[in-house]
Amino acid sequence: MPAADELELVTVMQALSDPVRLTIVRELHAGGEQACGIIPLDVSASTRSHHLKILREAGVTVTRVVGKQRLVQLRRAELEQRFPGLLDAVLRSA
Amino acid sequence: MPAADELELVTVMQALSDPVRLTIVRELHAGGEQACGIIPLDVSASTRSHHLKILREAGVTVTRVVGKQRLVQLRRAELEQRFPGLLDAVLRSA
DNA sequence: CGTTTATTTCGATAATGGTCGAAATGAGTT
DNA sequence: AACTCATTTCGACCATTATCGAAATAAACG
Repeated sequence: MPAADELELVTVMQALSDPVRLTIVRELHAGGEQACGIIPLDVSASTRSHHLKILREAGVTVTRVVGKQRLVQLRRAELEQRFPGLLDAVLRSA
Repeated sequence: MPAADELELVTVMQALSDPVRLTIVRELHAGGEQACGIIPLDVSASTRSHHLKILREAGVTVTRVVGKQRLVQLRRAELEQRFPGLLDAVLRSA
């Protein structure tokens, strides 16, 4: 997971440029931290995992392990610090 | 060229998710309307044209023909109307 | 300890996308 | 009309990416 000051605009933009991942981001925005699996997506488990990895490695989300499941969350503060207004603009338009 | 209310978030995000295209957008922001060819880019003419097409078809830019050359411009107002704050956030971070 | 549950990793496949050079277009110029 | 200049289109190529199913991992639970 990249540090807050290591987030790259191109990488973040790429991460936010896919319909499945935009759904994930919207869902995390609406529902806060939640398990990977409960986000409603029309893709297989492995594809879901793939998209979550892209978001995580771009620095858009953080994952923590809690028992059997992994809770995913938006990195709101870091994103806002590094790219002010970007996430809000995307969420507002999504 | 898509109408202002037909702009799609995913398409616009994809258009803004490439280093060459981000350079173009930054350059158009800094220098206003200008000919395709004078934007400094380390790619061939055909690749340049390709990227400008992606931006145009996503609705990020408009092109008009003036004599031998084509002047490109950001669609600031339409983007702001449809995706408030998005372009500014990208430009601020770029 | 074997089983279930949640998620990831692997390997393969198919689609998309960036890049180029060569040829085409199209407006100005001579 | 021939020529130049700015840009686009075409065709090809290679890299990246989205997708899946199957196998691996890892924690909880019986």
